[in-house]
Amino acid sequence: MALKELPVRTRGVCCDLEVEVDQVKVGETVELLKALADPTRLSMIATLRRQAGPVCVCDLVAAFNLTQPTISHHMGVLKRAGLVESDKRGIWVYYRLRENLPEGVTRALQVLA
Amino acid sequence: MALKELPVRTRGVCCDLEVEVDQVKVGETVELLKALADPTRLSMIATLRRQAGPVCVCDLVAAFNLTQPTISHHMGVLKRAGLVESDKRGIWVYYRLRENLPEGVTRALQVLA
DNA sequence: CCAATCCATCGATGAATGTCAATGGGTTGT
DNA sequence: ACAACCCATTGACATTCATCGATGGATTGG
Repeated sequence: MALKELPVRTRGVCCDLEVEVDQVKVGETVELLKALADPTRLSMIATLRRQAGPVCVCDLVAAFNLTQPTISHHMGVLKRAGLVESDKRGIWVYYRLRENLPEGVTRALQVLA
Repeated sequence: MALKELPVRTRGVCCDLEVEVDQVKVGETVELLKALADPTRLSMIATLRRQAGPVCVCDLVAAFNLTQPTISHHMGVLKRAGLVESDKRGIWVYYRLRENLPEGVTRALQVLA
């Protein structure tokens, strides 16, 4: 039984557990996770990954059932998180997945097939 | 120049981009990401990983500068996301990291050292 | 048995966020 | 030049969420 391995404690006494975690890295990682932790944005990332090429904003607006400002908002979030890059070509703006993404990101995207 | 590779478009015409992404998997992944996308919870997970053993709730309350209900809330979120398990021993509840976590999760945790 | 300890749940509150309509700047075919 | 098109930004609104205080159940030392 795993229960036997649990330590015996004294009431009112907590062991001095220390949180030895780099809060700067935690903050950076959380920003990345928050950018991905939205159904629309995760689908966008998965779509960009699948396309393997630049995708126009107007196409995203057509593909997702959302208004153009909302799409722009989401792409802005992904861009600020360093997940995508964009190029402007005339009146069109093309987004693409950034290369050399953190391994945890690409690993998570593989799950989405 | 990468710009030359951008496709030429016609105004008012969007290519029919399809979002061929499994929305069920997207939902599941988003739930996992949302559970991790919080500084406190991510630090908790990193702490549990570092401890490599069961950690009592009262210790977490002492370590993090948060009230006991807030700690309980966060652990509940992590538990519902399938990231941690808990055992009750007398009046104490011990949490531990679940084994066989998704590879993307462990990979992301390695970054936190 | 009783009081103290540990923990989860509930209700409330302030902050963050996803969404849309409206607006404006930039670009280009006509 | 002008109108049409594409896109980002702004403001507003509803929802979600992190946090806390209060409460109650469960357990156990005295």
